[in-house]
Amino acid sequence: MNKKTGIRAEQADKTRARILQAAVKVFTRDGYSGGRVESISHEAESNDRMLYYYFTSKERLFICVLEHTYEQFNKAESKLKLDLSAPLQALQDLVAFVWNYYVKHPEFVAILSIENLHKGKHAQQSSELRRLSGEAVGVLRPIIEAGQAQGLFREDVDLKHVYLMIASLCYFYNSNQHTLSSFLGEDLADKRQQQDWLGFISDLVVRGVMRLPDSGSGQD
Amino acid sequence: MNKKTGIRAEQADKTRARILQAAVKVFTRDGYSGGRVESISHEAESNDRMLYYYFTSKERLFICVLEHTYEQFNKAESKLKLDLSAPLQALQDLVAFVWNYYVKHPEFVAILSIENLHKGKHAQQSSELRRLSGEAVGVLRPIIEAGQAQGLFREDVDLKHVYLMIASLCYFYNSNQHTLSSFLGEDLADKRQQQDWLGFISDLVVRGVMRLPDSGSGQD
Amino acid sequence: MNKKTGIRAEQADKTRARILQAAVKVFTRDGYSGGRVESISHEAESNDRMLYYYFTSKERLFICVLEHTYEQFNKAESKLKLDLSAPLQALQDLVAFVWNYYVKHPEFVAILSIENLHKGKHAQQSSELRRLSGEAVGVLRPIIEAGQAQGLFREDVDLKHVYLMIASLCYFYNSNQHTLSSFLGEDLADKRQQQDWLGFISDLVVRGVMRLPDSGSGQD
Amino acid sequence: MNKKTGIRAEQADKTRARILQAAVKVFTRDGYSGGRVESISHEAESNDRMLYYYFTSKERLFICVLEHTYEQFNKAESKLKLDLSAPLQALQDLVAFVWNYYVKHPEFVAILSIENLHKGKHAQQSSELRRLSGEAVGVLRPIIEAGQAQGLFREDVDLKHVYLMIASLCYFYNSNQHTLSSFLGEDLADKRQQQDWLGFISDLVVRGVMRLPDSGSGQD
DNA sequence: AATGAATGAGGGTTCATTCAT
DNA sequence: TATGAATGAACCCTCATTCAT
Repeated sequence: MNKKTGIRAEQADKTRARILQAAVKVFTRDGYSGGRVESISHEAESNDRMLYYYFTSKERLFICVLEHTYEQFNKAESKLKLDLSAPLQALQDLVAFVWNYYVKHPEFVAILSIENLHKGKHAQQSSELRRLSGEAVGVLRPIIEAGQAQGLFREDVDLKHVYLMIASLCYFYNSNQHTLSSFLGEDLADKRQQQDWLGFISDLVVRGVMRLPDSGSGQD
Repeated sequence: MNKKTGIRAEQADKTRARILQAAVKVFTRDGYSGGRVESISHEAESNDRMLYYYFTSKERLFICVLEHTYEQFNKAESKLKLDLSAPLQALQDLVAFVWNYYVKHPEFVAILSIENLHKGKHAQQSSELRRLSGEAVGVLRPIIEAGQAQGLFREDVDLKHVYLMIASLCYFYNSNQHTLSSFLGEDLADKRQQQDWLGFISDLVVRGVMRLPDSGSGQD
Repeated sequence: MNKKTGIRAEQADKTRARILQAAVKVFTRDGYSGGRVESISHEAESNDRMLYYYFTSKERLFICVLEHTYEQFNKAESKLKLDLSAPLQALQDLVAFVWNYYVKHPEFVAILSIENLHKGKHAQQSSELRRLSGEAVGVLRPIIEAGQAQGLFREDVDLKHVYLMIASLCYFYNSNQHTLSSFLGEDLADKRQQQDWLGFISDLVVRGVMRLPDSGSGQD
Repeated sequence: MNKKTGIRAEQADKTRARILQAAVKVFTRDGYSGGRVESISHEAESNDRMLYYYFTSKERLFICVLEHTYEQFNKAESKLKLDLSAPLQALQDLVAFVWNYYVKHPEFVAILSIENLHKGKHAQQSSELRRLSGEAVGVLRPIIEAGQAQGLFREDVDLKHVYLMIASLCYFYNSNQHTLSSFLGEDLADKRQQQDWLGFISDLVVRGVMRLPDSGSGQD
């Protein structure tokens, strides 16, 4: 599919990819300011000059990292097969997916945190990213609508709130793991702890969207 | 009788405080690596040398910032007057407090995020911080216990989970405001949006801890 | 066939050499602590960064200076043509060579003095230097052995002592010239004074190694 | 003898002395540029300000160190009891004294080396030092004259050369001990090595000054 | 006599980036 | 495509020194 298919172009693509991969790793580990150009090129087994050749500047490289990271998430999410005929289960499957993705991809969490500490200044420069984030609630909407259609879910729930709820509960545990472990005196990286938390939030999300059998007065 | 009560020593305390304040501001704005020593001393209307005079190094200064930030939160929390005879209300008051604190103190959110990006390496160096974080769930425990005593709250709920739930829901919205606003296409900094979210999570937290009147079993 | 033979690489070698030369000059003039990196790079008509590019650190640069300085001495010494059939003359030629080298190369004397004030800590880090110093007495040994073979020199003389004797007498005059001139009330930098001293020590070294015709015992 | 004899003045003298002592130690260890004002005041269990109170500046303090160091040597030398009726023995006693003083007072050797690396610029500022160094050959002169009077010593020997010879042979071994040990592959700090060297130079000095029973032709 | 607080200049070093081949 | 050489600005930090009590 590449417009250049020569062996040299292939090599070039590999070099570019290696640098991008290295940048993800280094920015995740050291932050944006802390992430050294040299660390990246060294990690990529390339040299500084190549980084500029392919990415123009450190800032542009970070934007590519941001896009790349989000794209990977999108790709994974798009593979999700959700059974809309069972909205409750579908919702819990989505929660489990998001949770597991965050756990397995600390770089996703870190890069987003870094970008937010920078007040989203890089994201603003990327129309590609706006396209990628497209409709963040895209996967969620049909589930909620199906649940509402079946009378299981609240009618007054805001899609955006459901999205934020899920993201909050999955993200924070991972993003703030270190201070939380210290403050709570428990190791949140522990598999058991993670499993317990997933159980708790999976249940919580359901509680958050389902119609409460409010005491007697059927307000149907 | 302390000899360190002269007008000179007072001035010194002020200088120290000014530097600390400036450090909070600069680290919040620029991150740890990005936060320049000169920016801090300039912001404090002092000079680089004094920063080292009072705080030894940039790293130690950051640790002090961490301690200071957490201490301020503790102080505010300790002023909370909660009515334990109405556990449900008390819980919602706590949620509102935490939410409002995070909204009004973006530096608290930012400093914690920075520290987590550094894998908590500074927090580990501070026994003072371990003391301050002490029992993070300290305020929460009596509420939950009161709620359980009154038969309102689930018996199987984990205190730590309740703490994490509240923190997640209040923190993430603020910490990731910028990318979220971009991805959701809505300005999360908007007062109305914030109010709506507080309403949602306040309700959600209650749903999370209350006994579900599902299985018909006589709940009084 | 070496790819490092381009015009570019040549230029690089020159830059490196210029920095090294400048470092010799500056360290000689200002000592190790007193020798400023900026003075060196300025003297070399280069910039600070290149110094680190080629030498990693000030300390490593000093080690290179040490090696370079000693190497130059070795090179000069190896050009000496000594007639071993006339050991006495050869010894005096060696003394004259050492003396003249010290006089003409104050940087050699200074760098060694600096290194000794640092208790030889840089020399210890250089295996290259250990190799260069190799057998310091290498030139001296055949002379002594020839002298002894001819029955001119003492049998009981220690090679190391002869080496130290020559070095002491040549070095100290130059290394401590300034305080000595002040204390003795004479200008030791004066050509005539230098010539007189060379005469004295040249004779002294001979006296030091030759067999004393004291005890009447047939010295035939 | 002090013009102030109050208890406070005594205390002050002690503080001053402690700082001077500390300065000798620190300059010896770290050189002039490398010797930190703070290291000195800390070593003296005093504070920076006191150093300036008593010595005006780092440079002036070094000058005092120089004077003090030389004064101590003078004091020790003046205690020497030499028997001028046995000039040869007296000369060897003097050699032994100088050697032992250098061995036992590395600070004397170091301070002089430092000062020479600075081209004697501090010594030049001290008329006190000029007075102290007075006639450096003062102790030596009567010995040589006595030896000449007894017909034991050469008539053509230059007093200054004898002085330089002794100083060279005693100083260099100590001042350049570290590089020499490395280059010669022997530990010059070893007691036995030191003793051997003293034996060698003691003999050498005698050879240097005594009349040679030149081959037959009595030139008496 | 003694000392904490303050300072400006400059210390060695590293940064992201560009040049030239 | 790839890479060594070069740069200037800025980094964190320390220096000798002075101020004010």
